[in-house]
Formats: sequence, structure tokens, C-alpha cells
Amino acid sequence: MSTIPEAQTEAVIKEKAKSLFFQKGFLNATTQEIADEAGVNRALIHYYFRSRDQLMDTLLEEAVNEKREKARAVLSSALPFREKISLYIDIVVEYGLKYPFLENFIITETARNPEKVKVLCQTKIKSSDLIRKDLEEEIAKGRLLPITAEHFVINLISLCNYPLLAKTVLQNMHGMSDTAYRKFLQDRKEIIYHAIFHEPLPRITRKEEHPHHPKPAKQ
Amino acid sequence: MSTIPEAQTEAVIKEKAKSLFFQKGFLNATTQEIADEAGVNRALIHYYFRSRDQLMDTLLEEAVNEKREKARAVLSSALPFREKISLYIDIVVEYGLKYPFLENFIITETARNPEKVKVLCQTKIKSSDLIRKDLEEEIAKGRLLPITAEHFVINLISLCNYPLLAKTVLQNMHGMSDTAYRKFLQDRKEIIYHAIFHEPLPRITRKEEHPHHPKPAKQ
DNA sequence: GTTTCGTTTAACAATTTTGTTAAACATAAA
DNA sequence: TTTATGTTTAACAAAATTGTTAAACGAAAC
Repeated sequence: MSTIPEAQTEAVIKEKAKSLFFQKGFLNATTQEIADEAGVNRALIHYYFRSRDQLMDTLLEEAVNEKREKARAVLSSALPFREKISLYIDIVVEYGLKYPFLENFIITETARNPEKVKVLCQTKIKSSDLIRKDLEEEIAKGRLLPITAEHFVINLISLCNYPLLAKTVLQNMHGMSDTAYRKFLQDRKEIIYHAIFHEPLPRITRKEEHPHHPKPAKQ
Repeated sequence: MSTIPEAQTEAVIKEKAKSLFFQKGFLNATTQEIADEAGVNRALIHYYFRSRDQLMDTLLEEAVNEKREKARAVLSSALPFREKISLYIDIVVEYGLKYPFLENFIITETARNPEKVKVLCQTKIKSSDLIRKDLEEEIAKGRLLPITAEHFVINLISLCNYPLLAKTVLQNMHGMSDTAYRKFLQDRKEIIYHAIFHEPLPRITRKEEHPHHPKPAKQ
């Protein structure tokens, strides 16, 4: 039917474009540069995505959905509140390590095109709504100082995401190698938990703990 | 000598370009768009700045220096530690209200041109160095839970800056008008102080407190 | 008034970038 | 082998963008 059907050119283009934007941070990459990265002819980008803008929209939408799903999965789980948050930090930081410039991309694209945000957010279940009940219970039990769910979540994502956004600056300012920077972010998992709850991470550090497989529990 | 000498075309271009990049968040603005914003002929941008890249470099350098000086002024003052931090939050948030996309610009430009960071940071007095002594004293006196100066500062600037970076997204997600967003950031001053020190802001809120005039004290 | 000199402008040139298209290509079906 | 169909390519066209330049302009000095 088609040439090299298993290569899935469309997916390759998206994958390499993601790499270019989200990992290498080249937010002004041209269609030619994307094509080069994917090792395909530039016209294929138009063949599959019609225009550069539509490719960008696709990438943006998928990225936002992916992040949203990650957040939703953890925050709406049945885990105890602090376990949830701990897991959330872990996942966001790990994800940020993989795609250091994703947040930057989201922010830049939405700034360029503010009406695009409405489409992205209209069906969005806000993270703050997902943890509001838990949070209010914690506060009622006196286990946490009063704070609104909105500010709580924004504190959390600020602490997780800013060091990713500022990667280049931080790395140079503190003379960190790439491995040193990774270590730095690993350390931050505990720091963030501490800043949020004003107490150390419970028990063992949870570096390898987040599940890649469905939970065994079901009954 | 010159046409409209008091107009200071060069300064107007820089000012309007700053407005375009830092306030409106149009990070891909062309020279034509900058010229239109400034109400001048596009060639003047080359006349004064030689190339688009050099204009960008100038803006970037000035922005970074301005921010650095603001931070340095507060953090190296003789105020008590918590006063310093409180003032710092106030200034950073206010500055962020004025230039919501400045951080974004810095991050994008340095990502596009990583060697530019070295020039910007080589003489930089790190904020973490400015508060290290204070911080260690606070910790030694048992008034603050142990944390490194680096993480402390990064927590602080993360909490201050991320909500500015994510302005467009946050505003749309929570359906905030511009005034509601300003109010939200005002509220955050206290929230941030609270997250950092695990206790409420001392005494009166300090909305109008930061001095625009030199301090009376001298002797 | 004219000269001078820095500033401003319009017009031009070169380059980059996006988007289109017709032809070439490869595979599967006939 | 031929045909049909979806994919890929090179070449082209159009638009956008940057950078240059010669001429126009305007205020101050002569």
C-alpha cells in the first residue's frame, strides 16, 4: 500500500519535532530544520500537517494533553494525600528531565496565540479541583497550614517547573554539568516536598517508585 | 544638530521593543513590528543597533542587569533577613507585573544562544551567595529548617516567577480578568513568604512599603 | 542664505522561509 | 506485468524578513 509502512513518517516527524522543541529548546526551528531532524524531505511536513502552524498546534495540544493526563492520573488516585503529592513531584520532575523545554514551548506558543489557550483548557479538569477535598481535610485536621487549593497547586508546579524552564541559566550560573544538573533536580524532589509540607519526605526516597505498570489492585 | 533631539529615537526603540517583548510577550516580533511599535522607519533599527541580533543582545543584557541590580540592592542591604526576603518578593512580583514576559525572554534567548549566558553571568554575584551568611545564621539559631542557599533562592524565585511566566495559561484556566490576575499576584506575596518561612508575613502587609527614594538613614 | 552633519526615509537587494505541484517512486492488487 | 494508490522528492513560486544605500530632511553653525 505505502512506502515503508512501518516507518510511520508522520510519527517520526512529530517525534523529532518534539525532540527539537522540547529537548533541545530550539523554539524557532524552521520547517527545514524539523525535516532535517526527522531525516525527511521538507514537503512531507506539509503533506502530513498542511502547514507549520498546524504542526505546532498538534504538538502543543498533544503536549498539554499528555501533561494533563499525567497530573490527573496521580492526583485523582486513591493514595493518601502526601503520597499523591510526592508521586506528583516525582513524575513532573522526571518528565521535566525528559522534556526540559516543554513548559517553555507551551508558554511561548500560548503567548503567541492566546486564543489557543481556550481550546486547550476548556475541558480541562483543574488540578486544584482534584486535590481540593484532600487539602481541605488536611487543613481541617490541623496537619497543614491554611492555603487555597489554587495557591497550593501553583506553589507546587512553580517549584517543579521553574528550574526546568531556567535550565540553561541555572546550569551556567552554578557551573553545573548535565549530570550535575540531573542530580540537582533529583535533590529538588525532596526540597520541594519539604517546602510544601514543611517536613521531610516520609520514609524512603521514592526515586524508582512511580509505577509504569497498571496497579495490581482492582477488586 | 539632529532631528527632534529630545525624542531620543534610540531610547524609544528600546523602550517599545521592551514593551513588545516583555509586556506583550511577542517573542518572535520582527524588526518591522518593532519599528511599527516605536513609530519609526525600520531602517532606523539598523542605524542604531546594526542588526536585529544586536538589538536583542542589548535588550537581553540590559534586562538581566536590571534584574540583577534589583536583587543585589535588596539582598545585600542591612535589613533583617526576613525583611529582606519579604522586600525581595515584593519587588520581584511588582517587577513581574510590569514585565510579565521578561523571564520568558531571558530563557528563550539563552536557549537560542547558550554561549550568551556565559557573558551575562560571568560577573554575576549569585543571589545565593548574598544571603548565605544570613541563612546559615537563621538555621543555626533554629529559626529555619536546614536548606542550602542555592535551593532556598531557587525556591524563592520559582514561586515568584513561574506564575508570571504562566500568566496566559493561568489567566485562562481560572478565568481571571487582568485585574483579577493582578489581585492574584498581590495575594501571592504573602503566600510565597508563608511557603518559604512556614509562617505568616509579619505585622502589616507591605504593599506600598518598598522605597522609591533613598533611605533617610545615613550616619 | 548656505553649509554641515547627524537623522530619517524610501527603494532596493539578498536571503530565508513557507507553501505548492507535478513527477518519480514503491508497494500491493489485478 | 501492469495498474492503482499512497508516499516521497525536486523544483518552483510567493511571501516575509533582514540588511544596505543613496537621497531627502532638518536643525545648527557659518
